[in-house]
Amino acid sequence: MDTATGLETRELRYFVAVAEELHFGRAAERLGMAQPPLSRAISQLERRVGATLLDRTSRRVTLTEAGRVLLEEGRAALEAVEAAGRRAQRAALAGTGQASVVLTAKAGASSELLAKLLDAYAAEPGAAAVDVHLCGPGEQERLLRDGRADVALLHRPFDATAGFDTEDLVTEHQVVLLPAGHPLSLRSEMTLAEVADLPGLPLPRWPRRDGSFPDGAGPQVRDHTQVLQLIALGRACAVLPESAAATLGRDLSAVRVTDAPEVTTVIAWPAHSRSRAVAGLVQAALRL
Amino acid sequence: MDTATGLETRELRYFVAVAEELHFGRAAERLGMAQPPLSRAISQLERRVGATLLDRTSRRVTLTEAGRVLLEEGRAALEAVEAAGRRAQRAALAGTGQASVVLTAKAGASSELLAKLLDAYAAEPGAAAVDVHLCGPGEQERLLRDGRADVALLHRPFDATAGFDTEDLVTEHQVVLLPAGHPLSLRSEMTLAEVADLPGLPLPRWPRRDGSFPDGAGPQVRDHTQVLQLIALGRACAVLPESAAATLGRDLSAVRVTDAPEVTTVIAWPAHSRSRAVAGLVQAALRL
DNA sequence: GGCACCGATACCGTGGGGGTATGGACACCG
DNA sequence: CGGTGTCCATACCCCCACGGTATCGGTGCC
Repeated sequence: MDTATGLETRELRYFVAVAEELHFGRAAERLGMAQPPLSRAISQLERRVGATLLDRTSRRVTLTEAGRVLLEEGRAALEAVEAAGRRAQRAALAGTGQASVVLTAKAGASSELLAKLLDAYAAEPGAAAVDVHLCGPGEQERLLRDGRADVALLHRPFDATAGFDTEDLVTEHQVVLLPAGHPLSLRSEMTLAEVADLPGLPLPRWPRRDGSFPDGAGPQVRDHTQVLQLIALGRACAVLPESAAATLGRDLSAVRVTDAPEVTTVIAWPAHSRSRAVAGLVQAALRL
Repeated sequence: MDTATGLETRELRYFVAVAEELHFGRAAERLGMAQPPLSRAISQLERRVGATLLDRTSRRVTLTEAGRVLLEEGRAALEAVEAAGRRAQRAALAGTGQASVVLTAKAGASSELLAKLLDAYAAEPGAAAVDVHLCGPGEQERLLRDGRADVALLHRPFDATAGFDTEDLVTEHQVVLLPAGHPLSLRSEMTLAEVADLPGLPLPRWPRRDGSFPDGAGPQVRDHTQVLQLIALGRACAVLPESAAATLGRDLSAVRVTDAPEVTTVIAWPAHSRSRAVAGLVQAALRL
């Protein structure tokens, strides 16, 4: 049972494609190859692992339990390999005066904290250049895992922090943002139930991990600024951390939501990271 | 810069070998191949990553910054790939009535808690078979990372928990174990400084990660039982968590050490684990 | 029963990974 | 300072295995 399997990433990539498509033909197309070699590669992989990964009839392909496990773990492993390559690539560029750390944050969130962090770190002796990568919700996790980023500002409980090392930075309440002049904007507090029932002001729909949107009435949004604009236009409302409302203009007002979960901004990095620059950023963040 | 590198695990294995040996000839031997193809494979890897990983003269091979990063990250990636294979393998065996979860613990530590945990989990409906893998200190981390284990009982602050999900189980003080009848065994407390100065009773030396032992006067030990026996023989003393002393026989006695750090026993598992059996074990542990 | 779909098998060509032989740089030694 | 030993790179070759095309065989559907 202590058999070292010695899988190749190519095999894993093939398997993940088939396991996701559940169809050899489509998977082969996606991989840019013909179907027969793919079939063979999968059977070879099965021999190597010593287990059937896919139950296949000529009509339907399904995952076995072992297959489900390998899909899950294989994806993680492939991301780790990608991460290794990319981080080495970037480490080389760092010597040439290019940016050496990539920090990722949700566009529009914690912007004040981010600005202070960058200032504080830049003031340190020996500070590396920091490349800021703003992105949509949920993307940071992937960037951190596959090596395109080194540090991230995440927001619990929205973002998954499993597998990362984290330090808590600030915890804040959430508020509902309303168009200025909305009758309820004079209230001092509201509940989530009241927010959900606001006539004519649906909550916007954020994309899921895979990019698709949940069903519902609200407008589809991908970005923080889109939300603010929609609220200003009187087409939506949104529940957000206080800090997101700190800089709101004259056309928005905020009301504290009492029963919304508190949001903690955390700084996160890959658990095994030994980078001096990342450590410096974390230190700077904790001193804020 | 968004170049998908697409490394193969073979290349990574080669690179890790060379980076560890810092010598192409020895690395080739270790890999069971000739030196020239290894040289070529490394240059190809360098082209793929787009960076020099090793500075080589005919006398000395050294790692570049990019090389150091790739060594670190590559090791983690290789372990992730191994883990994927092994866990899939075991998932297949699980269907055939063999053990489906592997739990690892330090030999001799938390044995009472471990027994209670196994009992509690086994009593649950639908409990899977649990394979217990006892091992030396520091080994569990590796077992969990490379897929030979699914859950571990770890002890903070001794074991590294970075990258795992954990739940705290119990926190305890540490005691010093002395041969029964030792003059100081009547004391109610001691300090670490006093323990270090006990004449004729040196602290044992535990192996480091790489298997080597630190310099010093104490006997070399690999195991909990070895320590207990040496103490009973009057050749050593040891600072251990209270629970390790709970079952001590007539030939040992324990004295509380006031300034030793508290030890927390935690249950840990890979962050991305979705296994039902692991979740059940964690639940059972939390209910103890 | 005919047909369309889809995965497995058979067979073939080529690229690349691995082998041996050798070159060339560098340190050490007499 | 030439000789020698060490060690990585290059040259050249071979063969396996990966990928391609053609085809078979099973399965569900009209």
